[in-house]
This record gives sequence, C-alpha cells and structure tokens, in this order.
Amino acid sequence: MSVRVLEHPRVEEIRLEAVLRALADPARLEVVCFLARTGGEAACSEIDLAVSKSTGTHHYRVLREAGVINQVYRGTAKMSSLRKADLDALFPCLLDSVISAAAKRPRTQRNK
Amino acid sequence: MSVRVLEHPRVEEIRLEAVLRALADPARLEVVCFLARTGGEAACSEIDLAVSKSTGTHHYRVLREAGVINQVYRGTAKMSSLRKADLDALFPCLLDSVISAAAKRPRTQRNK
DNA sequence: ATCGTACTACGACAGTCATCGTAATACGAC
DNA sequence: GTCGTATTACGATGACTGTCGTAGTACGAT
Repeated sequence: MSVRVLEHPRVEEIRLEAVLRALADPARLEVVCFLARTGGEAACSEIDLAVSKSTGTHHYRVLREAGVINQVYRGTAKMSSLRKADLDALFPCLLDSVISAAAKRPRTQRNK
Repeated sequence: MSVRVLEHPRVEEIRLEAVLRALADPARLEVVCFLARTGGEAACSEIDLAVSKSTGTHHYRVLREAGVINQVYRGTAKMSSLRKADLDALFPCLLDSVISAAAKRPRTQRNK
C-alpha cells in the first residue's frame, strides 16, 4: 500500500440507509458520540473501543464510506471527524437526535 | 399456529441500535413512510413492497420487534401502525427527521 | 538505517440477513 | 363445509457483517 488518500463519498452520494446502517452498531455509535463530545478531530487510537485494532479499522471504514466521518492522515495518525455540516444539511436533526439518544440511555444498553 | 397475539417490546425495552437497524432498509423505510403519511393503521396488503409476500412478512416482523410499529390482527388482516408516541418519547425528533429525509430524497435513491 | 507507534490488508470464520417458494393456517363470506 | 383472501412458518440459499490474528506498510524520532 502506498496510497495515502482515503475515499469519501461526495455529499450528494451520501445515502440515508447507509448512514442509519452505519449508526446501528454500538462500537460505531461510540465513535460518533466521542467525536460529537470532543467536537474536533481524534486519532483512532484515542477512542478505545472494546474490539481489536483490526475490527476498529473496519468500523472506521464503514463510518467513512457511509459519509458519517471524515478521515485524513496526519503523520502516522489517522484523524477522524464528524461530517456534521454535511449530515445536517442532508438530514436535518438526525445526527443530533441520535447522539442525544445515545448519550442519554443507561449504560446497560451500551453494549450489543 | 394458533397464537394470534403478537409480541411487542415494552417501551423500556426499545433499543436505539435496533431501531436504527430496522430503519436502515429501503423496504422497511417505505413501510414507515407509508404509515407516517397515512397517519393510522394499514394492512400489510395495502402497502405494496417490491418484494415477495414472505419477505414482506420478515420486514414487518423486524419493525415490530425493534419497537417501530405495532401490529394487531383484525379479521384476516394484520394492521400495522407506527409507535410514534413511544419513539418520540425515547428518541425525540429521530423519527421525524428520518421520515422527512426519506420523503425528500430523489426517487433514484429509493432502492437499495 | 533502525526502532517504535499507528494503522492496514488479507484471509478466515461464524453468525446474521434478505430473499424466495412452497405448504399451511386463520378468518370471513357464501 | 367450501372457497378465497391475508398472512405465516419453514427451509434453503447466497450475501453481507463483525470479529479476529498475522503480517505488513507508513511515518517520525533517534
């Protein structure tokens, strides 16, 4: 591998089903909530998921390919951030409602 | 089969991931939009999905088990309706944003 | 150039999912 | 009871998903 450019869907390519599907997983929801909380970028390694590294990579890719997050390489780190503006434009209120619902629910519901 | 009672999750058993997952399918989204549009109940046969009957049954069950719709038998018909109040209470604004997003997007995006 | 950290690619695996056809059940009308 | 409509149960199938370990690449620091 030598390509250090990550493919992202253009705004008009983002599909509602794909976004919902991407959000319908505890690990991915955790990533989204983390990014929403901190507001900016985060390296994959900052967010510790309850899964292996390779599984983590998989989840980040699903989020990116659905158009939920943006990812760029910065040195050895891969920084992720929410595509909040894009999502809000396409699906007003969706992201906020999912995030606040996820944040509010009891910890007992946080795992699959 | 002689049981004519359908199991539904109680409000407190409804889980965000399950709801998102249930909504992340074109056929099921179509059912939800139809029910939202008409406001009340509808028989399975009123909503024609682009899938076979048995697949339709499967999708209705997924929606019901996720807590998105309510189903009751009325004669030979099985009437479905949105659990809008329950969902709004749990995840404010979520359902509305999904429905309006689904309704607004171009027809070219309506199929998987 | 070597090392360590961060991340990925690949292949494997078990589990779930969407799909269907066929056969069967439930109920109302006759 | 018989018929027709509405829906389901069952089993099969192919595709996708989440999971992982191993081996590898990319990059910054030394």
